[in-house]
Amino acid sequence: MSPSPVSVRAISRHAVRAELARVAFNEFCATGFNQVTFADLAGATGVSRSTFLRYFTNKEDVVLFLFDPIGDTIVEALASDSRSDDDWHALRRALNPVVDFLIRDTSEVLAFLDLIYETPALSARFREKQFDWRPNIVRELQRTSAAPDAPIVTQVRVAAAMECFAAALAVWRESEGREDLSTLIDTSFNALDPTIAAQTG
Amino acid sequence: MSPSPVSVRAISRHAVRAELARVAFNEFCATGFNQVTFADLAGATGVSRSTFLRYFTNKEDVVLFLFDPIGDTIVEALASDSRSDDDWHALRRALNPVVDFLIRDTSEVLAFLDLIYETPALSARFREKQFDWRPNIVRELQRTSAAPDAPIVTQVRVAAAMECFAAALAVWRESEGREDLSTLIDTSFNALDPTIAAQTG
DNA sequence: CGCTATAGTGGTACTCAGTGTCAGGTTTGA
DNA sequence: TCAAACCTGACACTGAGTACCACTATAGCG
Repeated sequence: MSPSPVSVRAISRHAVRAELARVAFNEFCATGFNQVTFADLAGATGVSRSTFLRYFTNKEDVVLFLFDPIGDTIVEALASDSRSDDDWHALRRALNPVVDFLIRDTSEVLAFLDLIYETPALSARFREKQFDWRPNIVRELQRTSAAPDAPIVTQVRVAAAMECFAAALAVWRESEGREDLSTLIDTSFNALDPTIAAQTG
Repeated sequence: MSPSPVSVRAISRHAVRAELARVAFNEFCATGFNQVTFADLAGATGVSRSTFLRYFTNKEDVVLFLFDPIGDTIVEALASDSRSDDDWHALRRALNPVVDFLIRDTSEVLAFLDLIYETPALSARFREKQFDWRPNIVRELQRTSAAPDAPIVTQVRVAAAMECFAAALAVWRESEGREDLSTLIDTSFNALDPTIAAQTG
């Protein structure tokens, strides 16, 4: 029989990954991301450098892999959307589960964002990650649309929506979580919204 | 007296940089970006590895520094804009000099874009570069605006505009320069345009 | 024209991320 | 119980990027 979807080894691997990342995160916060080497992390976690490197594709991934599920979350939200209106509002709705995910443990997420935003290498990879979400989102939007637009049109809308999310997240982090993330996303979406912006333009 | 704005050494440095980049570009195209090391480049250019590294901050910069002027070009275009209408149209106009810059030597630019788009490391840094343009553009837009919006609003608009540019550039490159870059930028801007999109929404 | 401060150059040594491999041990599933 | 698949630590290696050194070239001034 083929291996079960969630094998024992997969669970183990996931748990080890989480623990390694947890310890590493503390090291990064204490000493600075760039100052901590894989050798340091191996020492701090009690695992060999080889093994540590097998669990993460690169140093940034040790911090950022936590945000991996977001891309799929957005796609799934779009897949289960009624699509009664346009792309832009569908994209806005698709971010709701992401907001839920982020504010579930606000202080932890903020700690991660602090480290990310004050470390250029991490910020860059974080943007890369968000960029990598786009093609799947575009595909889902085109797939579920009654009358799909030209690829470039959908691509631009998705890119803009992700930038709205990123901008809102940055402001949310600056406010140390005091401002409402959902409201900030609304604000940024409205800055580009066809109907609303037309009133002021 | 302080050194003149364009010293002899600065000119020399600029020329050497250009020549090193030219030779390096051929190597990259022939062998692949990742396969060419700084040692290879030193050998190909007849300069030591140390010296080569002094001219570029990293390997990607050897290819991408050509696109550095674009950010300033946009800012300057905004500075000399009459600003008779909204941010979005001002941003669109500010890309016109960039288009002129890119189509001045279409085949060369396309060759660069080919290398960039087929090399993930280069694509990533290219996006970083475009990201780095944003703050200056935001500042200029806020500075020249009669009634500046909240920072996040301007930031989102600039981000969206840059993504429109990036999307258009990607399609233009795929078409091998056959499609009109200006028209592609119009198309992508219109995908988010307040007044036009409202008609179809 | 020669002097001097400054900048460019090549060489060498170094750190560290990331890859690859290998032998030995452990776990899984039949 | 057993074989295949997997995990681990150890080691060696490549190559980017940094730092430092002594040496040379040159721009600009007196």
